Amino acid sequence: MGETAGFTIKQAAEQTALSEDTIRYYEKIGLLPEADRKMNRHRIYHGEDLRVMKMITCLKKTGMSLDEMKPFLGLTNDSDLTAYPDLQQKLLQHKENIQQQIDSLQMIIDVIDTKLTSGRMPDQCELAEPTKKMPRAQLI
Amino acid sequence: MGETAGFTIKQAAEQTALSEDTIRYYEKIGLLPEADRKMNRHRIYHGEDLRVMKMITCLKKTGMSLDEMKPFLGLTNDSDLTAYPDLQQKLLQHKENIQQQIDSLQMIIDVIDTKLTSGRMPDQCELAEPTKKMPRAQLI
DNA sequence: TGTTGACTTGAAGTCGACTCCAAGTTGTAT
DNA sequence: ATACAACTTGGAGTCGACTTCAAGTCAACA
Repeated sequence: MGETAGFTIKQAAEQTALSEDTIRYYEKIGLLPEADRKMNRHRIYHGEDLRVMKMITCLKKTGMSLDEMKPFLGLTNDSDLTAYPDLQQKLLQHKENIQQQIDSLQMIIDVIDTKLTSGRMPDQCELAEPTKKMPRAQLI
Repeated sequence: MGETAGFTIKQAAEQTALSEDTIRYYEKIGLLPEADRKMNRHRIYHGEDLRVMKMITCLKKTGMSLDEMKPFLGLTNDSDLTAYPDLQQKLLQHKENIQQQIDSLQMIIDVIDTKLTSGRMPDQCELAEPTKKMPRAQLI
């Protein structure tokens, strides 16, 4: 039972900013592979597992959905994306979605500013419906 | 039964870009007042009702939650906000939330760009967790 | 021996904002 | 008479990403 044997789910949770429940949930929905078990059926995690979890944590912060991030989880942090043109394309697309989101939010700011300064709220509020799934994040 | 008698829920839905179900739902949760009824118990709407619904449609597009928009629904489109300092303050706060959202999304763009151009995904992905409720909208 | 404490499981509950459904009523057209 | 459309109601279902719960297992410690 030395320190080299791996990490408990609690330790994994601490290191990855996920909760234990969330880790089990990710395993259940197939985002994480089935974890190795100790003799007592407790899950045990190794460095590679933590790397994937940290990648999830990071991609989640970029507003990517759990489904969308599945293809990326095989990559190491500094693996060369140009070797995977499809992933590169997906990431570029994700970036463009976010850029569109920024543009749209800027339009909203303009509408609000118009109301705040000129007192006028446009009759036809020329903004589109919110899309079903857009990233949400916040400054640290 | 002339054209001056008001609007059916279907007509209201058409004019406000809400669905009939949504209008009934808004009434149920108290976002809209209880509608007048015709003799046959059908809801009937007047100009003022449509104005409120359009205001909802507009505020929704700015990412405001149904709860948050309740205080604003008494205002006409061009009523002077400076007469209502609390509402002005709320709207300013809403705007600042959106601005923070933009800043945060810009950070995400930067992280993704770093990966796309230098191939490096930061170990510590220095972005905060998504907040529970942030606006989502899209360009028209 | 008994009681923690860490872990296990499957299932149910949460959030907001709808959306859909089935059954019923009313008014009009054929 | 009868079909049909438009509306009514209460209630259930949906979405994603968890969170919470109850009940069980297992090893270590007093």
